[in-house]
Amino acid sequence: MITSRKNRKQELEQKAASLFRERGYTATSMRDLAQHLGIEAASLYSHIKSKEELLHKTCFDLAESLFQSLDALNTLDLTASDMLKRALKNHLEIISADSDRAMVFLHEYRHLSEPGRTLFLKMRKDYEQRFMLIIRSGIRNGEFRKVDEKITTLALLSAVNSTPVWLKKGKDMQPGALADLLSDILINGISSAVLERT
Amino acid sequence: MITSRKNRKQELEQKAASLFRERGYTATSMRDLAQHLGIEAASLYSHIKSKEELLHKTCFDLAESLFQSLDALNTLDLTASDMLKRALKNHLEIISADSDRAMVFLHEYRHLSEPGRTLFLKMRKDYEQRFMLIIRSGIRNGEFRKVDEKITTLALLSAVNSTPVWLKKGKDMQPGALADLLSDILINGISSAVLERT
DNA sequence: CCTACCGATCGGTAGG
DNA sequence: CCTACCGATCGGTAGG
Repeated sequence: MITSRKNRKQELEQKAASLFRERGYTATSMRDLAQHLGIEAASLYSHIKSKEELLHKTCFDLAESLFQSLDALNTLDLTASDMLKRALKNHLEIISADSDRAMVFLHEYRHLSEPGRTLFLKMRKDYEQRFMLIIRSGIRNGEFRKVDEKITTLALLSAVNSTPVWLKKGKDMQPGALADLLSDILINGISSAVLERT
Repeated sequence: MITSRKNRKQELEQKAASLFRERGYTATSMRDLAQHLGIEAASLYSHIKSKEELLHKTCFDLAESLFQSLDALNTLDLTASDMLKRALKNHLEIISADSDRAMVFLHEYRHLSEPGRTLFLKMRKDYEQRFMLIIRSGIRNGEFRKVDEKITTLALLSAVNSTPVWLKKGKDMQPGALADLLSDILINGISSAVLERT
């Protein structure tokens, strides 16, 4: 049956992401993966071509999701501040929805062989650039102070991308609420002082 | 000669950190490492007991440096804001001074075998806790708003710890200046608006 | 620091 | 999805 084949392959990809996240891509053997699925290692190859195919698919599927959610915001006419909040919320929702895949995307991509690895890094840079442009527009229209665009962007994304590490599954807060909280800290800071600003 | 032996071992540790950072611990073979040093793989074992010893030493040496720099601040009587800035600056200086080791400390520790891994995680948690207490004291004495202590701490440390990834060696800015910049963004935010705060 | 070598494990294939 | 198997490579040791 077509559906059962699809489900089996999805199950395989999900379990692979889980193991790649937990032990790292290199330290996960195809025998580990097969054992977790209750089959022999050789049987994996009736579903996939290679171990790297699993890594490749995870990395590029997630990249596509992130770009699509960002594209969807382009039609909206928002302030830089609101745009940043929305982009952040989308980003956080995507990486929270499947944190195993997100962690593989974030940390295991470097085991991609060429030319995949270079392409991946190019896409990631483009994505960061899109965030940077939001911050830049906010600085230009006066919403934001003249902070360093690059450093602010990368610091922000790093903080957001680390949430799967310290956010317990199910517990803690919803991605939307967490995005609001992180946006608030970034935009307003943690100081209670009322400052004179330009 | 004692000194040349010491130098050789340090060279070995340095090169190992560099390779572990670049390819990951698991994907780095002892033959890779030996080749970069111009010797045979078997010869490595006259300097070290095992591959993991290299990982272990890197992780725990760096942890000790971080704790020591934090302890040195305890004798000072500072506001929470200044304490946070100082702690951040020390942290950033340590991880910037040897970014290869820092990246191994940050991302490869999970390949430590037990009980090392558990001990390491306990130390890291203690360290994060120390930062959290600084933020908490700032909230209690009114310097900071009532932000979520845990999330603020982890977001901050994640941002800081990601700097070796995007900070080009030699180029860009000094760790001290970068620490000031990140502290400023965290404490004051990026908004240009003058807000009423409590 | 070297040569010679070990058992274990790796990703993957052949053929059913 | 299985049995049977392959060449390559792994961390590490013996003995010098």
